[in-house]
Amino acid sequence: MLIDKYGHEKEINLQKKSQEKKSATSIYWIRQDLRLRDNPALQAATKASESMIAVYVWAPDEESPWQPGSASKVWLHQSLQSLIAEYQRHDTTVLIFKAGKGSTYESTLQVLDYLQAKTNADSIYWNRCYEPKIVERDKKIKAHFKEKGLEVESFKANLLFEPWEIRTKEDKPFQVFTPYWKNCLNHLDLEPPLRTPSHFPPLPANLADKKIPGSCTIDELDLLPHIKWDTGIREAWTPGEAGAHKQLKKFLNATVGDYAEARNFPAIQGVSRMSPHLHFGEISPRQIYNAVQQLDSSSKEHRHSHQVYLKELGWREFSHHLIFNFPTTDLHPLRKEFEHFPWQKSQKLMHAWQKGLTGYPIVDAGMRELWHTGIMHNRVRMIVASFLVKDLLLSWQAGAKWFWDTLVDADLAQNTMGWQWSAGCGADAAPYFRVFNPTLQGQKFDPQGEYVRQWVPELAKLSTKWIHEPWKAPAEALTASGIKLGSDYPLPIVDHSEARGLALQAFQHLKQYR
DNA sequence: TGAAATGTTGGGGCG
DNA sequence: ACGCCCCAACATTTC
Repeated sequence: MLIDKYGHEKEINLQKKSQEKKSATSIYWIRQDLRLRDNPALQAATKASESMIAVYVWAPDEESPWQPGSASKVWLHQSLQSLIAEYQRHDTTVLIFKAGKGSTYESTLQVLDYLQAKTNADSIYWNRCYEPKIVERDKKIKAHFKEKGLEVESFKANLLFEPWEIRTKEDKPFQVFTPYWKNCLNHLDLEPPLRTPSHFPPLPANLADKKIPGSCTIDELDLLPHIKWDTGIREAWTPGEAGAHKQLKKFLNATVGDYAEARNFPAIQGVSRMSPHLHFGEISPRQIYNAVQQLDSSSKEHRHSHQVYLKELGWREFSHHLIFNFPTTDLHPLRKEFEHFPWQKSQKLMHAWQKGLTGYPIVDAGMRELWHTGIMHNRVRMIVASFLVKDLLLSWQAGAKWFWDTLVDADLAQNTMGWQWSAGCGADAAPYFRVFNPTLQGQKFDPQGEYVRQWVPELAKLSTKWIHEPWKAPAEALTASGIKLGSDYPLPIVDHSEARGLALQAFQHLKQYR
Protein backbone atom coordinates (compact mmCIF):
# COMPACT_ATOMS: atom_id res chain seq x y z
CA MET A 1 0.00 0.00 0.00
CA LEU A 2 1.25 3.45 -0.83
CA ILE A 3 1.51 5.52 2.27
CA ASP A 4 2.16 9.17 2.47
CA LYS A 5 3.10 10.00 6.04
CA TYR A 6 0.30 12.47 6.51
CA GLY A 7 -2.66 10.65 5.17
CA HIS A 8 -2.76 10.85 1.44
CA GLU A 9 -2.78 7.14 1.05
CA LYS A 10 -6.36 6.97 -0.03
CA GLU A 11 -6.20 9.55 -2.78
CA ILE A 12 -3.06 7.96 -4.15
CA ASN A 13 -4.63 4.57 -3.88
CA LEU A 14 -7.86 5.58 -5.50
CA GLN A 15 -5.99 6.89 -8.48
CA LYS A 16 -4.03 3.71 -8.66
CA LYS A 17 -7.16 1.65 -8.33
CA SER A 18 -9.13 3.36 -11.04
CA GLN A 19 -6.42 2.37 -13.47
CA GLU A 20 -6.64 -1.23 -12.38
CA LYS A 21 -9.19 -3.75 -13.47
CA LYS A 22 -12.35 -3.57 -11.38
CA SER A 23 -12.95 -6.28 -8.84
CA ALA A 24 -16.06 -8.39 -9.06
CA THR A 25 -17.57 -7.74 -5.65
CA SER A 26 -16.52 -5.49 -2.84
CA ILE A 27 -17.68 -5.38 0.73
CA TYR A 28 -18.02 -1.99 2.37
CA TRP A 29 -18.16 -2.55 6.09
CA ILE A 30 -20.07 0.31 7.74
CA ARG A 31 -18.96 1.24 11.23
CA GLN A 32 -18.69 4.70 12.82
CA ASP A 33 -19.03 6.39 9.46
CA LEU A 34 -22.76 6.74 8.96
CA ARG A 35 -22.49 9.07 5.97
CA LEU A 36 -22.20 9.06 2.21
CA ARG A 37 -20.12 12.21 1.78
CA ASP A 38 -16.38 12.37 2.47
CA ASN A 39 -16.28 8.64 2.96
CA PRO A 40 -13.08 7.11 1.55
CA ALA A 41 -13.98 3.46 2.20
CA LEU A 42 -17.33 3.84 0.48
CA GLN A 43 -15.63 5.70 -2.33
CA ALA A 44 -13.16 2.86 -2.76
CA ALA A 45 -15.85 0.20 -2.69
CA THR A 46 -18.08 1.92 -5.22
CA LYS A 47 -15.26 2.71 -7.62
CA ALA A 48 -13.55 -0.61 -7.45
CA SER A 49 -16.23 -3.12 -8.17
CA GLU A 50 -19.07 -4.42 -10.33
CA SER A 51 -21.21 -5.13 -7.29
CA MET A 52 -21.09 -4.01 -3.69
CA ILE A 53 -22.29 -5.20 -0.33
CA ALA A 54 -22.79 -2.44 2.22
CA VAL A 55 -23.05 -4.11 5.59
CA TYR A 56 -23.54 -2.99 9.17
CA VAL A 57 -22.84 -5.46 11.97
CA TRP A 58 -24.18 -4.90 15.47
CA ALA A 59 -21.76 -6.72 17.75
CA PRO A 60 -21.71 -4.91 21.10
CA ASP A 61 -19.92 -7.75 22.91
CA GLU A 62 -16.85 -6.96 20.86
CA GLU A 63 -16.65 -3.55 22.54
CA SER A 64 -16.93 -4.88 26.09
CA PRO A 65 -16.78 -3.41 28.69
CA TRP A 66 -17.81 -0.36 26.71
CA GLN A 67 -20.74 -1.66 24.70
CA PRO A 68 -22.85 1.31 23.62
CA GLY A 69 -24.97 2.82 26.38
CA SER A 70 -28.70 3.43 26.32
CA ALA A 71 -28.60 6.99 24.97
CA SER A 72 -26.03 6.08 22.36
CA LYS A 73 -28.22 3.22 21.14
CA VAL A 74 -31.19 5.54 20.72
CA TRP A 75 -29.03 7.75 18.54
CA LEU A 76 -27.65 4.82 16.59
CA HIS A 77 -31.15 3.53 15.85
CA GLN A 78 -32.20 6.82 14.33
CA SER A 79 -28.94 7.45 12.56
CA LEU A 80 -29.05 4.02 10.93
CA GLN A 81 -32.62 4.66 9.84
CA SER A 82 -31.58 7.88 8.21
CA LEU A 83 -28.54 6.27 6.60
CA ILE A 84 -30.59 3.47 5.11
CA ALA A 85 -32.99 5.99 3.64
CA GLU A 86 -30.04 7.81 2.05
CA TYR A 87 -28.78 4.57 0.53
CA GLN A 88 -32.22 3.75 -0.78
CA ARG A 89 -32.17 6.99 -2.74
CA HIS A 90 -29.21 5.45 -4.55
CA ASP A 91 -31.06 2.14 -4.95
CA THR A 92 -28.73 0.51 -2.50
CA THR A 93 -29.68 -1.89 0.25
CA VAL A 94 -27.75 -1.89 3.50
CA LEU A 95 -27.50 -5.35 5.01
CA ILE A 96 -27.80 -5.45 8.78
CA PHE A 97 -26.61 -8.23 11.02
CA LYS A 98 -26.44 -9.02 14.68
CA ALA A 99 -23.46 -10.95 15.97
CA GLY A 100 -22.63 -12.39 19.35
CA LYS A 101 -24.28 -14.55 21.96
CA GLY A 102 -27.66 -15.88 20.85
CA SER A 103 -27.32 -14.69 17.24
CA THR A 104 -26.84 -16.68 14.05
CA TYR A 105 -23.26 -15.43 13.89
CA GLU A 106 -20.82 -15.42 16.75
CA SER A 107 -18.77 -12.48 15.59
CA THR A 108 -18.38 -9.75 13.04
CA LEU A 109 -15.69 -11.84 11.40
CA GLN A 110 -18.17 -14.66 10.89
CA VAL A 111 -20.68 -12.34 9.25
CA LEU A 112 -18.11 -10.91 6.89
CA ASP A 113 -16.73 -14.34 6.19
CA TYR A 114 -20.18 -15.65 5.34
CA LEU A 115 -20.86 -12.78 2.96
CA GLN A 116 -17.48 -13.12 1.35
CA ALA A 117 -17.84 -16.84 0.78
CA LYS A 118 -21.42 -16.52 -0.43
CA THR A 119 -20.58 -13.86 -3.03
CA ASN A 120 -16.95 -14.64 -3.66
CA ALA A 121 -16.17 -11.00 -2.88
CA ASP A 122 -12.58 -10.09 -3.64
CA SER A 123 -12.19 -6.83 -1.77
CA ILE A 124 -13.22 -5.36 1.55
CA TYR A 125 -13.01 -1.78 2.75
CA TRP A 126 -13.68 0.10 5.95
CA ASN A 127 -12.89 3.34 7.73
CA ARG A 128 -10.74 3.10 10.83
CA CYS A 129 -11.77 3.28 14.46
CA TYR A 130 -9.28 3.73 17.27
CA GLU A 131 -10.63 2.21 20.48
CA PRO A 132 -8.07 -0.35 21.67
CA LYS A 133 -10.44 -3.34 21.55
CA ILE A 134 -11.70 -2.42 18.12
CA VAL A 135 -8.19 -1.95 16.78
CA GLU A 136 -7.31 -5.42 18.00
CA ARG A 137 -10.39 -6.97 16.40
CA ASP A 138 -9.90 -5.14 13.13
CA LYS A 139 -6.29 -6.30 12.89
CA LYS A 140 -7.46 -9.90 13.11
CA ILE A 141 -10.11 -9.35 10.48
CA LYS A 142 -7.62 -7.67 8.20
CA ALA A 143 -5.12 -10.52 8.59
CA HIS A 144 -7.85 -13.08 8.01
CA PHE A 145 -8.96 -11.68 4.68
CA LYS A 146 -5.47 -10.86 3.51
CA GLU A 147 -4.57 -14.47 4.05
CA LYS A 148 -7.54 -15.40 1.92
CA GLY A 149 -6.10 -13.26 -0.84
CA LEU A 150 -8.62 -10.43 -0.73
CA GLU A 151 -7.82 -6.81 -1.30
CA VAL A 152 -8.30 -5.39 2.21
CA GLU A 153 -7.97 -1.75 2.95
CA SER A 154 -8.86 0.56 5.81
CA PHE A 155 -8.95 4.35 5.61
CA LYS A 156 -8.53 7.44 7.68
CA ALA A 157 -11.95 9.03 7.68
CA ASN A 158 -12.81 10.19 11.15
CA LEU A 159 -9.68 12.05 12.23
CA LEU A 160 -7.50 14.76 10.73
CA PHE A 161 -4.37 12.94 11.92
CA GLU A 162 -3.78 9.31 12.59
CA PRO A 163 -2.97 8.78 16.28
CA TRP A 164 0.41 7.31 15.38
CA GLU A 165 1.58 10.01 12.94
CA ILE A 166 2.15 12.82 15.39
CA ARG A 167 5.18 12.16 17.59
CA THR A 168 7.57 14.19 19.72
CA LYS A 169 11.19 14.74 18.76
CA GLU A 170 12.06 11.73 20.90
CA ASP A 171 9.59 9.76 18.79
CA LYS A 172 7.13 9.39 21.64
CA PRO A 173 3.43 10.18 21.76
CA PHE A 174 2.59 13.68 22.99
CA GLN A 175 1.21 14.07 26.48
CA VAL A 176 0.66 17.81 26.46
CA PHE A 177 -1.99 19.34 24.27
CA THR A 178 -0.44 22.63 23.18
CA PRO A 179 2.73 21.25 21.59
CA TYR A 180 0.68 18.37 20.18
CA TRP A 181 -1.74 20.68 18.40
CA LYS A 182 1.05 22.96 17.24
CA ASN A 183 2.76 19.97 15.70
CA CYS A 184 -0.51 18.93 14.06
CA LEU A 185 -1.07 22.35 12.53
CA ASN A 186 2.45 22.31 11.11
CA HIS A 187 1.64 19.10 9.30
CA LEU A 188 -1.91 19.97 8.30
CA ASP A 189 -2.39 19.53 4.60
CA LEU A 190 -6.10 19.41 4.11
CA GLU A 191 -7.54 17.76 1.05
CA PRO A 192 -11.03 18.87 0.07
CA PRO A 193 -13.74 16.50 1.33
CA LEU A 194 -14.90 13.73 -1.01
CA ARG A 195 -18.32 13.92 -2.61
CA THR A 196 -21.04 11.32 -2.48
CA PRO A 197 -19.99 8.51 -4.83
CA SER A 198 -21.37 9.09 -8.30
CA HIS A 199 -22.25 5.47 -8.83
CA PHE A 200 -23.48 2.80 -6.41
CA PRO A 201 -22.88 -0.74 -7.67
CA PRO A 202 -25.78 -3.15 -7.11
CA LEU A 203 -25.85 -6.08 -4.73
CA PRO A 204 -24.35 -9.26 -6.20
CA ALA A 205 -27.03 -11.16 -8.11
CA ASN A 206 -27.16 -14.09 -5.72
CA LEU A 207 -27.96 -11.81 -2.78
CA ALA A 208 -30.45 -9.48 -4.41
CA ASP A 209 -34.11 -9.95 -3.43
CA LYS A 210 -33.33 -12.79 -1.10
CA LYS A 211 -33.62 -13.17 2.61
CA ILE A 212 -30.08 -13.67 3.83
CA PRO A 213 -29.75 -15.95 6.83
CA GLY A 214 -29.13 -13.93 9.96
CA SER A 215 -29.74 -10.53 8.44
CA CYS A 216 -32.30 -8.38 10.17
CA THR A 217 -34.01 -5.01 10.33
CA ILE A 218 -32.97 -2.06 12.46
CA ASP A 219 -35.90 -2.71 14.78
CA GLU A 220 -34.66 -6.23 15.37
CA LEU A 221 -31.40 -4.83 16.73
CA ASP A 222 -33.50 -3.82 19.72
CA LEU A 223 -31.69 -0.53 20.24
CA LEU A 224 -34.63 1.47 21.57
CA PRO A 225 -35.55 1.45 25.25
CA HIS A 226 -38.57 -0.57 26.32
CA ILE A 227 -39.65 2.11 28.75
CA LYS A 228 -40.16 5.20 26.68
CA TRP A 229 -37.73 7.67 28.25
CA ASP A 230 -36.16 8.85 25.03
CA THR A 231 -38.59 11.61 23.99
CA GLY A 232 -36.21 14.28 25.30
CA ILE A 233 -33.47 13.00 23.04
CA ARG A 234 -35.77 12.84 20.06
CA GLU A 235 -36.92 16.41 20.58
CA ALA A 236 -33.40 17.76 21.03
CA TRP A 237 -31.71 16.13 18.05
CA THR A 238 -31.87 15.05 14.43
CA PRO A 239 -29.45 12.14 14.07
CA GLY A 240 -28.10 11.39 10.62
CA GLU A 241 -25.98 12.98 7.93
CA ALA A 242 -28.57 15.56 6.91
CA GLY A 243 -29.14 16.57 10.52
CA ALA A 244 -25.41 16.91 11.04
CA HIS A 245 -24.98 19.30 8.13
CA LYS A 246 -28.04 21.28 9.08
CA GLN A 247 -26.71 21.76 12.60
CA LEU A 248 -23.27 22.71 11.28
CA LYS A 249 -24.78 25.32 8.99
CA LYS A 250 -26.78 26.74 11.84
CA PHE A 251 -23.65 27.01 13.96
CA LEU A 252 -21.56 28.51 11.18
CA ASN A 253 -24.20 31.06 10.25
CA ALA A 254 -25.03 32.14 13.76
CA THR A 255 -22.58 31.60 16.56
CA VAL A 256 -19.14 30.47 15.47
CA GLY A 257 -17.93 34.07 15.26
CA ASP A 258 -18.52 34.55 18.98
CA TYR A 259 -17.51 31.06 19.93
CA ALA A 260 -14.55 32.05 22.12
CA GLU A 261 -16.86 33.85 24.55
CA ALA A 262 -20.22 32.28 23.92
CA ARG A 263 -19.10 28.70 24.42
CA ASN A 264 -18.82 29.31 28.17
CA PHE A 265 -22.47 30.09 28.75
CA PRO A 266 -24.74 27.06 28.93
CA ALA A 267 -27.93 29.11 28.74
CA ILE A 268 -27.19 30.20 25.17
CA GLN A 269 -26.56 28.16 22.04
CA GLY A 270 -22.88 29.06 21.87
CA VAL A 271 -21.46 25.63 21.05
CA SER A 272 -21.52 23.62 17.86
CA ARG A 273 -23.38 20.51 19.13
CA MET A 274 -21.40 18.48 16.61
CA SER A 275 -20.15 15.86 19.07
CA PRO A 276 -22.71 13.07 18.53
CA HIS A 277 -22.66 13.64 14.78
CA LEU A 278 -18.88 13.34 14.81
CA HIS A 279 -18.94 10.30 17.05
CA PHE A 280 -21.14 8.35 14.66
CA GLY A 281 -19.30 9.63 11.65
CA GLU A 282 -22.30 11.41 10.18
CA ILE A 283 -19.90 14.20 9.35
CA SER A 284 -16.11 14.21 9.20
CA PRO A 285 -13.72 16.54 11.00
CA ARG A 286 -12.27 17.37 7.60
CA GLN A 287 -15.65 18.63 6.40
CA ILE A 288 -15.99 20.80 9.48
CA TYR A 289 -12.43 22.09 9.31
CA ASN A 290 -12.89 22.97 5.68
CA ALA A 291 -16.17 24.73 6.26
CA VAL A 292 -14.70 26.86 9.05
CA GLN A 293 -11.68 27.78 6.95
CA GLN A 294 -13.97 29.07 4.24
CA LEU A 295 -15.85 31.42 6.56
CA ASP A 296 -15.57 35.14 6.18
CA SER A 297 -12.96 36.18 8.70
CA SER A 298 -12.63 39.89 8.18
CA SER A 299 -13.02 40.61 11.87
CA LYS A 300 -10.19 39.86 14.25
CA GLU A 301 -12.56 38.60 16.96
CA HIS A 302 -14.22 36.20 14.55
CA ARG A 303 -10.87 34.93 13.33
CA HIS A 304 -9.89 34.27 16.91
CA SER A 305 -13.17 32.47 17.61
CA HIS A 306 -12.68 30.28 14.56
CA GLN A 307 -9.26 29.22 15.81
CA VAL A 308 -10.66 28.50 19.26
CA TYR A 309 -13.32 26.29 17.71
CA LEU A 310 -10.85 24.45 15.50
CA LYS A 311 -8.76 23.89 18.62
CA GLU A 312 -11.71 21.93 20.01
CA LEU A 313 -11.40 19.62 17.01
CA GLY A 314 -7.76 19.45 18.11
CA TRP A 315 -8.77 18.20 21.55
CA ARG A 316 -10.82 15.53 19.83
CA GLU A 317 -7.76 14.51 17.83
CA PHE A 318 -5.66 14.54 21.01
CA SER A 319 -8.09 12.25 22.83
CA HIS A 320 -7.78 9.67 20.07
CA HIS A 321 -4.02 10.07 20.09
CA LEU A 322 -4.08 9.30 23.82
CA ILE A 323 -6.43 6.32 23.82
CA PHE A 324 -4.50 4.76 20.94
CA ASN A 325 -1.06 5.25 22.47
CA PHE A 326 -2.10 4.55 26.06
CA PRO A 327 -4.65 1.80 25.51
CA THR A 328 -5.32 0.97 29.17
CA THR A 329 -6.38 4.48 30.15
CA ASP A 330 -10.07 3.75 29.61
CA LEU A 331 -9.99 2.04 33.01
CA HIS A 332 -6.68 3.04 34.58
CA PRO A 333 -5.20 6.44 35.37
CA LEU A 334 -2.35 7.48 33.13
CA ARG A 335 -0.47 8.80 36.14
CA LYS A 336 0.22 5.68 38.13
CA GLU A 337 0.18 7.22 41.61
CA PHE A 338 -3.54 7.77 41.17
CA GLU A 339 -4.07 4.02 41.53
CA HIS A 340 -3.60 4.79 45.25
CA PHE A 341 -6.17 7.56 45.41
CA PRO A 342 -8.56 6.97 48.32
CA TRP A 343 -11.78 7.07 46.31
CA GLN A 344 -14.93 6.79 48.39
CA LYS A 345 -17.90 4.55 47.73
CA SER A 346 -21.33 5.92 48.48
CA GLN A 347 -24.47 4.81 46.70
CA LYS A 348 -26.32 7.68 48.30
CA LEU A 349 -23.96 10.40 47.06
CA MET A 350 -23.62 8.77 43.64
CA HIS A 351 -27.37 8.66 43.26
CA ALA A 352 -27.74 12.29 44.29
CA TRP A 353 -25.18 13.28 41.66
CA GLN A 354 -26.74 11.15 38.92
CA LYS A 355 -30.24 12.46 39.46
CA GLY A 356 -29.28 16.10 39.97
CA LEU A 357 -30.10 16.26 43.67
CA THR A 358 -26.85 17.56 45.12
CA GLY A 359 -28.23 20.89 46.32
CA TYR A 360 -25.81 22.81 44.07
CA PRO A 361 -28.03 24.29 41.35
CA ILE A 362 -25.50 24.41 38.50
CA VAL A 363 -24.48 20.80 39.13
CA ASP A 364 -28.07 19.63 39.32
CA ALA A 365 -29.05 21.55 36.20
CA GLY A 366 -26.28 19.85 34.24
CA MET A 367 -27.08 16.38 35.45
CA ARG A 368 -30.74 16.84 34.60
CA GLU A 369 -29.98 18.26 31.18
CA LEU A 370 -27.92 15.13 30.57
CA TRP A 371 -30.70 12.84 31.69
CA HIS A 372 -33.35 14.57 29.58
CA THR A 373 -31.49 15.29 26.38
CA GLY A 374 -28.46 13.00 26.31
CA ILE A 375 -26.13 15.97 26.23
CA MET A 376 -24.52 18.38 28.66
CA HIS A 377 -22.87 21.67 27.89
CA ASN A 378 -19.09 21.32 28.08
CA ARG A 379 -18.57 24.03 30.68
CA VAL A 380 -21.07 22.24 32.89
CA ARG A 381 -19.41 18.86 32.26
CA MET A 382 -16.26 20.27 33.82
CA ILE A 383 -18.24 21.55 36.80
CA VAL A 384 -20.13 18.32 37.50
CA ALA A 385 -17.01 16.22 36.96
CA SER A 386 -15.00 18.33 39.38
CA PHE A 387 -17.87 18.03 41.83
CA LEU A 388 -18.05 14.24 41.61
CA VAL A 389 -14.33 13.70 41.85
CA LYS A 390 -13.27 16.44 44.24
CA ASP A 391 -16.31 17.32 46.33
CA LEU A 392 -17.76 13.82 46.64
CA LEU A 393 -14.44 11.94 46.24
CA LEU A 394 -16.17 9.38 44.02
CA SER A 395 -13.99 7.86 41.32
CA TRP A 396 -13.68 9.29 37.83
CA GLN A 397 -14.31 5.79 36.51
CA ALA A 398 -17.76 5.84 38.13
CA GLY A 399 -18.44 9.20 36.51
CA ALA A 400 -17.19 7.95 33.16
CA LYS A 401 -19.58 4.98 33.33
CA TRP A 402 -22.57 7.19 34.02
CA PHE A 403 -21.67 9.54 31.18
CA TRP A 404 -21.17 6.51 28.96
CA ASP A 405 -24.69 5.31 29.53
CA THR A 406 -26.43 8.67 29.35
CA LEU A 407 -24.60 10.71 26.71
CA VAL A 408 -25.64 10.53 23.08
CA ASP A 409 -22.10 11.59 22.19
CA ALA A 410 -20.45 8.96 24.42
CA ASP A 411 -17.07 8.37 22.86
CA LEU A 412 -14.42 6.28 24.55
CA ALA A 413 -11.50 8.51 23.60
CA GLN A 414 -13.22 11.74 24.58
CA ASN A 415 -14.90 10.40 27.70
CA THR A 416 -11.63 8.93 28.97
CA MET A 417 -9.64 12.07 28.33
CA GLY A 418 -12.29 14.32 29.84
CA TRP A 419 -12.59 12.37 33.05
CA GLN A 420 -8.88 11.90 33.50
CA TRP A 421 -8.44 15.60 32.89
CA SER A 422 -11.00 16.38 35.56
CA ALA A 423 -9.54 13.98 38.09
CA GLY A 424 -6.05 15.29 37.45
CA CYS A 425 -4.67 11.85 36.61
CA GLY A 426 -4.41 12.16 32.83
CA ALA A 427 -2.22 13.74 30.20
CA ASP A 428 -2.05 17.52 30.46
CA ALA A 429 -4.64 17.27 33.20
CA ALA A 430 -5.95 19.93 35.50
CA PRO A 431 -3.68 19.93 38.56
CA TYR A 432 -5.41 18.14 41.38
CA PHE A 433 -5.75 21.25 43.50
CA ARG A 434 -7.76 22.97 40.81
CA VAL A 435 -11.17 22.59 42.39
CA PHE A 436 -14.19 24.22 40.82
CA ASN A 437 -16.44 26.11 43.17
CA PRO A 438 -19.95 25.33 41.89
CA THR A 439 -21.40 28.54 43.25
CA LEU A 440 -18.80 30.78 41.64
CA GLN A 441 -18.90 28.86 38.38
CA GLY A 442 -22.66 29.26 38.35
CA GLN A 443 -22.44 32.99 39.02
CA LYS A 444 -19.77 33.46 36.37
CA PHE A 445 -21.21 31.39 33.56
CA ASP A 446 -24.94 31.47 34.26
CA PRO A 447 -25.14 34.97 35.70
CA GLN A 448 -28.89 35.35 35.22
CA GLY A 449 -29.58 31.81 36.38
CA GLU A 450 -31.48 31.00 33.19
CA TYR A 451 -29.81 27.64 32.75
CA VAL A 452 -30.58 26.65 36.33
CA ARG A 453 -34.18 27.80 36.00
CA GLN A 454 -34.63 25.74 32.84
CA TRP A 455 -33.44 22.47 34.31
CA VAL A 456 -34.21 22.92 38.00
CA PRO A 457 -37.73 24.33 37.72
CA GLU A 458 -38.36 24.14 41.46
CA LEU A 459 -35.91 27.06 41.81
CA ALA A 460 -37.37 29.04 38.91
CA LYS A 461 -38.97 31.73 41.06
CA LEU A 462 -35.93 32.35 43.24
CA SER A 463 -34.23 35.69 42.65
CA THR A 464 -30.97 35.81 40.71
CA LYS A 465 -29.13 36.85 43.84
CA TRP A 466 -29.70 33.44 45.44
CA ILE A 467 -30.17 31.20 42.44
CA HIS A 468 -26.72 29.62 42.78
CA GLU A 469 -26.74 29.40 46.57
CA PRO A 470 -30.32 28.89 47.73
CA TRP A 471 -29.16 27.74 51.16
CA LYS A 472 -28.05 31.31 51.84
CA ALA A 473 -31.35 32.86 50.82
CA PRO A 474 -33.32 34.47 53.65
CA ALA A 475 -36.38 32.54 54.79
CA GLU A 476 -38.78 35.12 53.27
CA ALA A 477 -37.18 34.84 49.86
CA LEU A 478 -37.56 31.07 49.94
CA THR A 479 -41.19 31.08 51.03
CA ALA A 480 -42.02 33.78 48.50
CA SER A 481 -40.53 31.53 45.79
CA GLY A 482 -42.44 28.53 47.09
CA ILE A 483 -39.33 26.60 48.11
CA LYS A 484 -38.83 24.59 51.24
CA LEU A 485 -35.21 23.57 51.30
CA GLY A 486 -34.74 19.94 52.22
CA SER A 487 -38.06 18.88 50.71
CA ASP A 488 -38.70 20.82 47.46
CA TYR A 489 -35.01 21.11 46.74
CA PRO A 490 -32.16 19.49 48.66
CA LEU A 491 -29.78 21.26 50.97
CA PRO A 492 -26.17 20.88 49.76
CA ILE A 493 -25.16 17.23 50.25
CA VAL A 494 -21.65 18.35 51.17
CA ASP A 495 -20.21 21.67 52.25
CA HIS A 496 -18.04 22.78 49.37
CA SER A 497 -15.38 24.50 51.40
CA GLU A 498 -15.08 21.50 53.73
CA ALA A 499 -15.08 19.10 50.78
CA ARG A 500 -12.32 21.08 49.13
CA GLY A 501 -10.20 20.71 52.26
CA LEU A 502 -10.72 16.94 52.31
CA ALA A 503 -9.86 16.69 48.62
CA LEU A 504 -6.60 18.53 49.16
CA GLN A 505 -5.79 16.16 52.01
CA ALA A 506 -6.40 13.17 49.77
CA PHE A 507 -4.05 14.76 47.27
CA GLN A 508 -1.34 15.06 49.93
CA HIS A 509 -1.78 11.36 50.52
CA LEU A 510 -0.79 10.67 46.90
CA LYS A 511 2.55 12.43 47.13
CA GLN A 512 4.28 9.49 48.78
CA TYR A 513 3.67 7.38 45.66
CA ARG A 514 5.28 9.74 43.17
C1' DT B 1 -10.43 25.24 30.99
C1' DG B 2 -9.78 27.68 39.49
C1' DA B 3 -10.05 29.47 43.86
C1' DA B 4 -8.41 30.78 48.33
C1' DA B 5 -4.90 32.79 50.92
C1' DT B 6 -1.68 36.10 51.27
C1' DG B 7 0.76 40.25 49.89
C1' DT B 8 0.91 45.06 48.10
C1' DT B 9 -0.70 49.51 47.02
C1' DG B 10 -3.02 53.72 47.40
C1' DG B 11 -6.84 56.73 48.60
C1' DG B 12 -9.51 58.58 52.21
C1' DG B 13 -11.04 59.27 57.00
C1' DC B 14 -9.59 60.97 61.10
C1' DG B 15 -7.17 62.47 65.22
C1' DA C 1 0.24 68.88 57.45
C1' DC C 2 1.13 64.47 59.03
C1' DG C 3 0.93 59.73 60.51
C1' DC C 4 -1.95 56.04 61.22
C1' DC C 5 -5.45 52.87 60.15
C1' DC C 6 -8.81 50.75 57.23
C1' DC C 7 -10.00 48.55 53.29
C1' DA C 8 -10.96 47.98 48.51
C1' DA C 9 -8.62 46.73 44.46
C1' DC C 10 -5.33 44.39 42.39
C1' DA C 11 -1.24 41.12 42.22
C1' DT C 12 1.10 37.07 43.65
C1' DT C 13 1.48 32.76 45.82
C1' DT C 14 -0.24 28.56 47.28
C1' DC C 15 -3.14 24.63 47.28
